[in-house]
Amino acid sequence: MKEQKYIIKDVQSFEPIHIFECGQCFRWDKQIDGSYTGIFGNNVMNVVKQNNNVIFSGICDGDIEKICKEYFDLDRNYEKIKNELSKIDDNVKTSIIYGSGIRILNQDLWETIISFIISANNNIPRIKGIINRISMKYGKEIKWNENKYYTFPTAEELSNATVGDLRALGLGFRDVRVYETTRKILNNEVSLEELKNENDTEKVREALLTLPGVGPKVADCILLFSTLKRFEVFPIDVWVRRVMNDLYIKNPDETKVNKREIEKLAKEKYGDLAGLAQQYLFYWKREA
DNA sequence: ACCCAGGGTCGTC
DNA sequence: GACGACCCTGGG
Repeated sequence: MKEQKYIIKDVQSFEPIHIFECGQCFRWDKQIDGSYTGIFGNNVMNVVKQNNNVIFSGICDGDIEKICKEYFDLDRNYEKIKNELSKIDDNVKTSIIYGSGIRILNQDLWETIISFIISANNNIPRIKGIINRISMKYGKEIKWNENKYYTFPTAEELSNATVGDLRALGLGFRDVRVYETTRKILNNEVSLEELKNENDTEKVREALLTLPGVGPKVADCILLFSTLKRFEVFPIDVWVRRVMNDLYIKNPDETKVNKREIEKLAKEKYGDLAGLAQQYLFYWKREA
């Protein structure tokens, strides 16, 4: 654990604001100077883009270059992906210009599961607050630049929390879900290691759906935003339903739009890049 | 003050 | 399949 720095020059498809504000992660905060500081694994890191260079600096558990390449998905050609998606139609093209610097992070599977269980029927400021409080109470402290940061607790660490403890941290009705899912994973009723090695996406989804608090939407977010990295899934939430209805379906009452219809449409139009398309559309619709 | 929505899921009908 | 309930918070 030592302070390190890594710089990418002439970077393409990398905008910190797009990456950290597109709804895939909850532990990155904008600093006064416009940079972002976040915690992932046992790393505390600051990311800033200056001109066309990205500067990563922080306390890392290993080699910072290797850690960044993995976490920020740096070896993937997003230019190529964006070119392909832009051909689909003008809507997608516009959304891609808007969120041109989005990258899908390789987030820890366990942390992603718990984070998106907490996201259910919740808003982003509150989700971030809950995850911060959980980490402060059950994670490990890391000091950097006079500040204290807290890692997201492991399943073992989080198993110290009772349902009442979780309720006190503000989880609301999600307390039992987090409590029971933690135990199911600790007992290996659902083996995260097996999920990581399973090639069949449907099998992984089915296993995730057995976890309390994980329904179709949360399962798809876990598949897309964690190291499981399934770009073909298409998480449908209120925002995505809204944008898909506005762009294609045009039902006067968006709440009446059939989820199956959206799934079919997404698959037809976006194919195995549906998850990426979802992120550009989500960011575009939510910010604009 | 009051109401509503927020990256849904679960139990019940 | 379709409802309604669910804990809590910020914004209108």
